[in-house]
Amino acid sequence: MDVSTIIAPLNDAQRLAVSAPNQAMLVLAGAGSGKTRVLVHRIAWHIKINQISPFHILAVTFTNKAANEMRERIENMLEISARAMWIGTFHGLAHRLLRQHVEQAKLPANFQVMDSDDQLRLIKRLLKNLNIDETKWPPKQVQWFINAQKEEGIRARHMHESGDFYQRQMLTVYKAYEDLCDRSGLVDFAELLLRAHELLRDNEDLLHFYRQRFQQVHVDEFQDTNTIQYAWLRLLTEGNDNLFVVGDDDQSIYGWRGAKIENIFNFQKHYPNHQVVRLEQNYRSTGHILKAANTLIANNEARMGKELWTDAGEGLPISLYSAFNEQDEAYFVVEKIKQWVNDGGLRRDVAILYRSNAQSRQFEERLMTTGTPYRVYGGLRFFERMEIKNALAYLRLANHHDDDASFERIVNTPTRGIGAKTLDDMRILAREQNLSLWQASVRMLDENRLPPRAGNALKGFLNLILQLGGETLELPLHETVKLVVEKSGLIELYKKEKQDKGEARVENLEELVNAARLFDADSLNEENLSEVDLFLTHAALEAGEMQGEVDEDCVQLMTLHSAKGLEFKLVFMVGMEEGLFPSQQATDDPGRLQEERRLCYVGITRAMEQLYLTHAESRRLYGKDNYPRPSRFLREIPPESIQEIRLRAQVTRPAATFNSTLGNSTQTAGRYRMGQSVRHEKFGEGVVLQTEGEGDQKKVQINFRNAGIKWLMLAYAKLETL
DNA sequence: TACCGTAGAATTTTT
DNA sequence: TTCTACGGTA
Repeated sequence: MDVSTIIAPLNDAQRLAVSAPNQAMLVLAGAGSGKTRVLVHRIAWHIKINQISPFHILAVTFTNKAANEMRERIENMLEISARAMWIGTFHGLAHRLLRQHVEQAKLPANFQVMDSDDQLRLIKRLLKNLNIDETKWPPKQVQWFINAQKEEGIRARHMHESGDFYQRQMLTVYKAYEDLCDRSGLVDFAELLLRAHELLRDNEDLLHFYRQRFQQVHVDEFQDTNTIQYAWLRLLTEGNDNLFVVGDDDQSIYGWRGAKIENIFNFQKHYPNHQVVRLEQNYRSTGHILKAANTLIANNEARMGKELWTDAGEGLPISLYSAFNEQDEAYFVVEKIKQWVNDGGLRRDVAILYRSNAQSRQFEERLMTTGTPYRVYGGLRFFERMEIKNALAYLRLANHHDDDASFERIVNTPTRGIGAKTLDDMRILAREQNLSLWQASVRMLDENRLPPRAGNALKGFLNLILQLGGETLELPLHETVKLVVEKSGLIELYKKEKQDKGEARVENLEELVNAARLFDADSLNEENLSEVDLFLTHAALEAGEMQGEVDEDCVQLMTLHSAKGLEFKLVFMVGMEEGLFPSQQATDDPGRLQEERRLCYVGITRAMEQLYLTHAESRRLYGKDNYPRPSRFLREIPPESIQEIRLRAQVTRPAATFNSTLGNSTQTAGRYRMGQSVRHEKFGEGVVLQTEGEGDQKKVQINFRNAGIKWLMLAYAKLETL
C-alpha cells in the first residue's frame, strides 16, 4: 500500500490532517465533514507510511460503537488484524489498565465494575446505614457530587473538613462510600478513570512504559472529554507532542455531565507546537441546511470558529410549521411522513427529534393510529433491565460472595422469606464486625442467632448461591448463565407477573443465555479474567443496544442528544418553543443557553435532504396548558432559508381533525378560528387559541406575543385579522 | 407479603 | 399528566 491509496479519497483539509508530520494536532471537524475517516486514515498512515506497529498505537473514543466501527474500518482498509492496537472507550481502556496492574492500582484481583444504577443503590444503602435522611440528601444528588469530585480528580482525603454544612455532610458520605467500595471490591465508572489516572501518575515505571508504548495517541469527540480524561491523556503524551485529537466545539452538548469544552482551548496551551486543521466541507446536508446551522451557531461566543460548506447545491428550504397544539404538531409530522413514504421514501430515513423524552408520546400515538412502524430510542438498554441485572447479580454473588450490592439485590428476589428484620440484623452485624453481608449471614447461622423459619430461609439462599458457584466451575459460560437463570427462580417469578410484561422479562432472560453463548470471550482477554468475570464486565461496560436489532423499516424517534453522530434524509425537529427548547432551566444561564444552541446545531446538521421545524402555540405539559413563544433559535435561522407552511395551505385538511383533537366544534367557526393571527389595538399581535359562545356573547382566547393570554369579548375587542 | 392510595417530581445520559 | 417510590393496611 502506498501513499496515494491512503490520501486519494480525501479532500485537501483531510489530507493535511492525515499526512501531517508527528506533532500535536487539533482537527476541528464540523458535522458531516468526515472525522472518522480522518482518524482511520491517520492511523493507516502511521502504520503503512510511518511504519509504526499497531502495537504502538492508541485510539480512544467515548462509545463502544465508535470504537468498534473504527477498529473495523482500519482492519478492512489495511487488511490486517488490529488486535494489538489499543482501541476502546476511555472506560474500557482504563479498565484494562487496572486489570493488568491490579496490585499497583491497589485493587483486589477480582474487583467488579458497577454501572450507575448499581452505584445509586449502593449510595442509598449507605445513607440508610449512616442514618442520613434521604429526603434532605437525595441519593441522586450525592451520586452526582461524588462523581463530580472524581471527575475533577478529587479524593475525599483531599477535601477540607472545614466547608459549610453541605460540604461536610457530602464529604462524610464520600468517605464512607470510598470505604464501602474498597471493602466490597467495587469500582464505579468515574473511579475507573480516576484510578487509571492515579495509576500512571504514581508509578513512574508504568508511566514510562506506556509513554513508550503509545507512540501515537488518537482521540475522538475530544470536546466531550472531562477533566480526568484529559489529564490522563496529558500524562501519556505531554512533551511528546504525539496527541492527535478530533472534535467539534460546536457539538459539545454534554457539559452538564462534566465534559469540558475548555479542554479544546487548553490543548492549545499545553501543546504549544500543535497544528490546527479545520474540516469544513460537509458531505451530508444541502446548502440551506448548512446555512441555517452556520447562522444559528454564529450566535455563540467563544467558538473556535468554523463555517460548513457544501458543493452539493442549495437543496430544499427548511420548512417551519406552527401547530395549534402538540396533537396538531404530531398530526402534521405524521402526515408529512406518510407523504414521504408515498413518494417512495424509506421510513428508516426519517427521524423525529425532540428535546425531552416526554415529547415522544404524541408522535407515538399518531404513528400507532396510522399504522406507521416506528422505533423509539432511549429507555432501558438490555443489560440495564431489572431481570437481567437480577440474573447477573446471582452470577456475581456466586463468584464473589462478598459483593454486598449483589447480595442485597437478590437475597429476597424472588421472595424466599428473608424479611426486613433478618436483613436489618444482618446489616448491623456486618457493620459492627466489619464483615460482608455474606460473612455476616454465615456467622448468624453458625451462632444460631435466627428464628428457625428465617434461618432456614437464609440457609436455603446461601446453599443456592454455593451450588451455583460450585456447579458452574466446569461449565461453559452459557450453561452457567442458563443454570443461574433457572435455579434462581427468576423465571418462575416473572412467569407469574402480569402477562405481557412478565413474558417480555422471561424472554429477556432467555436472551441473556443466548448473549452468553454468543459472547466471544477470548476476543479481548488481556485482563486474565475468568469467563464469567469477563462477561460481567462486558455487561457493565457495554449496556448493549437499546432494543434488539429490528430490521423493520421504521421511523426513528429520539432525543436530540441521542441523534448526535447520526444522519437522516428527512428530519423533524419538534417542540421548537421557549421553555422546551431551549429548556426552561437553561434560559437564565448564558453558558447553558449556548449549549442548547449547540444542541440545536447538532439537530439541524443531522438532516441530509429536508428539515422540518415545528412548534406549537399551545402545549399541555405536566397536566397544565402552556402557551409558549416560538423558540429563539427559529429567529436565529436566516428567513430566506425558511419556508413557512401557512395554515391556508391546510384547508384541504378535514375539519374533523381539529374537532376530534380539540373536542369543540365551535372552535372552527367564523373568522376567528384557532390559529388565526390577529392584531389588537393595545395588546399587539397574537394567535387565536379558542372561541366560546355565540353572537355578542362570543369570546376568543388569544395568545398575544407580548401581552400573554387573554380572553376578549368579540363584540367589544377591536381585532384585526392578519 | 402484596396491594393500594397518594405525594411529589418531571431535561439531556456516550461509560 | 403520568410515573415512581413509599407507607399504610388486609
